[in-house]
Amino acid sequence: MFEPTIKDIAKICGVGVSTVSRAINDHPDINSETKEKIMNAIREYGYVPNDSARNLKRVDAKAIAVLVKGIANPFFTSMITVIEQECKKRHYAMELSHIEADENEVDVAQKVVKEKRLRGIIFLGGLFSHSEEKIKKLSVPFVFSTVGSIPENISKKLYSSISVDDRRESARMVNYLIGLGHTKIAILVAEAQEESVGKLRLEGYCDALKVHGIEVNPKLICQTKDELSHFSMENGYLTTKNLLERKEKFTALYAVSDVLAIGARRALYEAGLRVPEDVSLAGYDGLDMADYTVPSLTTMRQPVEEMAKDTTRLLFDVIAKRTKHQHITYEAELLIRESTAKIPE
Amino acid sequence: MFEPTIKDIAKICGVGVSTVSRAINDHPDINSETKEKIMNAIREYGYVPNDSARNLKRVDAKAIAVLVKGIANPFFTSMITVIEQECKKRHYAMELSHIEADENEVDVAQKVVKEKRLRGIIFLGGLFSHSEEKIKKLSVPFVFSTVGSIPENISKKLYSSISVDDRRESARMVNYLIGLGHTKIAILVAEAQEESVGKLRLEGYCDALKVHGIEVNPKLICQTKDELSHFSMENGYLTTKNLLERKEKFTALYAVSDVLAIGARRALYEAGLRVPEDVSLAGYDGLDMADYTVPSLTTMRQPVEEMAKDTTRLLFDVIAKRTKHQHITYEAELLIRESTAKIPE
DNA sequence: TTGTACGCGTTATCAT
DNA sequence: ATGATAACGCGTACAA
Repeated sequence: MFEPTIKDIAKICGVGVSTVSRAINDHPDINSETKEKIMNAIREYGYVPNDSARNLKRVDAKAIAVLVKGIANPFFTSMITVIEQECKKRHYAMELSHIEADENEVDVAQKVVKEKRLRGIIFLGGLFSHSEEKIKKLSVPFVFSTVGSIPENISKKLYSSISVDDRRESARMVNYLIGLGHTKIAILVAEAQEESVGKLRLEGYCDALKVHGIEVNPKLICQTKDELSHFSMENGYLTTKNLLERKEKFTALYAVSDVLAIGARRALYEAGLRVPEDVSLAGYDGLDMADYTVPSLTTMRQPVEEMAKDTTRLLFDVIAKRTKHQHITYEAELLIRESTAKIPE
Repeated sequence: MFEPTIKDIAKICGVGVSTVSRAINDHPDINSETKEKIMNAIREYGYVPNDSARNLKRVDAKAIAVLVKGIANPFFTSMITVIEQECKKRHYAMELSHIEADENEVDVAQKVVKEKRLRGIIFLGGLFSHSEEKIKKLSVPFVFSTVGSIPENISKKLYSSISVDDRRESARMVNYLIGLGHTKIAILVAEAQEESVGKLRLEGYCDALKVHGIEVNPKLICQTKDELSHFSMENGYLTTKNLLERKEKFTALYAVSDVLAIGARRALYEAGLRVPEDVSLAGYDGLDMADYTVPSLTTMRQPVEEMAKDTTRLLFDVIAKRTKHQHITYEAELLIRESTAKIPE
């Protein structure tokens, strides 16, 4: 299989390589006839420029990277879709990279920046526990989007961030449940030990209980299993089963993600418990899915579309040096649906 | 921000560039002390090799690409996860690329092959309607995994494929429904006009009805809306609502994907119809999700894990020239769960 | 065991 | 408007 290079095309057309290069890259100073001749040869011989060679020379690659930790989470899939559209509008390419649970996102970022000559990075999900030293090594602007808590020791001038105040919004959800009369509220929490959204949402849960003078019962705090993917229905199902087997009494169950809640709902059903008549069930995230379950799920909706758009906007603003790094926090929206109800007298 | 190159590291360590190169690439002929000294400097100065430059030189890039059409489909997300693990086992990198609905996957593939010097390609989803000419331009082996029907005009020696016989398995599902006594069976179908899995599953539906002497009622064939993502709950929901408004009578509803079925279930619920007492509901794909809904969903399970593993194995076999191209067809598994029941007398 | 020098395919600079 | 040529950062044959 013959793979022509720019030189071959130049030879075929009887022109210099620079002329071919000009044709490919839409440079203004080129005769339109020459250009057409070249483009025809390119089509005929199936020439495709080698991006590796390009990136070696070029400074501005009109591309950004999105680094996702946990692509199985449908919440991220929605974000990615929107980010992709936004990049396209700006005629930028988007490189999507999946980061393994045991990989360090900043190391991967460094590699990707070198490899492609891209202009910026979006980190989606994962934890934020990186040294300022490493962060500084990243030579392009970056945005942390919907990661866990951001430590105080890193200068906020180094990056942008997009997030929901997980602790506060989580407390709001629990407040709502308490307002319905619930006091025995179980919580399904993922990755509670790490600096994750899970931990923050658990803190919000405790906050709300304390404010109302309800003692936190550790037996009602159910941690998802580490062996399984943390944000999966299966994990929600099994963890809830476990809770039910322990016979600890509760009238409401709050899962820190919709995916977990859906698994939990199945476990409740199999135990013969009705939702919401016997147990109120609440989730978090506001996935599309949560609106189609039966009963539909009460949840905290994170404004995905808006967050994804702002994530992209922030990054491009910094790339274009229009603005300094910014930090935006969103309000979540409490969606009251069919899965929660007043506690029976 | 100082970005050291291999030359800088060589200078710092007082050695030649080739020695550094040997250290990075684990070459045998290098003094272990020298190597350690170099590795320390690399860590200290945060040196990351430029992959563009590497790929320019290297012939064997130990990497493959996965090109997905429709990453929002949870079925593909599962496949990707498994493929990723399989690649890791073989110490190969996996490049994940999302293909837009309007892009030609073979063009994208050509670009990606040039860009990275990768050894093979996996096409996930999408349609297969490419000219043999274009296909031949691809200089590396490739596997079509779970795409729609494959036209006869392309030599099977050019590629491998992994698929389920969508038409046959779809007929099996409808047979099962007929066996329960259903004759008025509505179908929810996506992309029926194209050479897609949707079309094949619709054909299977018609096959089964005809075998049993049941006339195909065009009014019970519901096409999802083109404006929305074809495989989404929303589309399943709205299309079913539309069906219900038309007052066409049916006792079973078969959706060509679980995602559509879940949307449909909600529409049925809102119309006051019970599943399975009033309407039997069936899906296709065998997503994890389908096992956690209430009622759990009867579906055709595609053996995701096995298919993903074989996809990878086939590709690597051809890359290693161990085998010729192969074509594997899997059986799906009919999972009978709570959403289907005998038609009431 | 180690270093020098060349070339991979492209773009940018400088002549022409 | 066009062509020759020097980089870009790396791997490797070959020399030492």
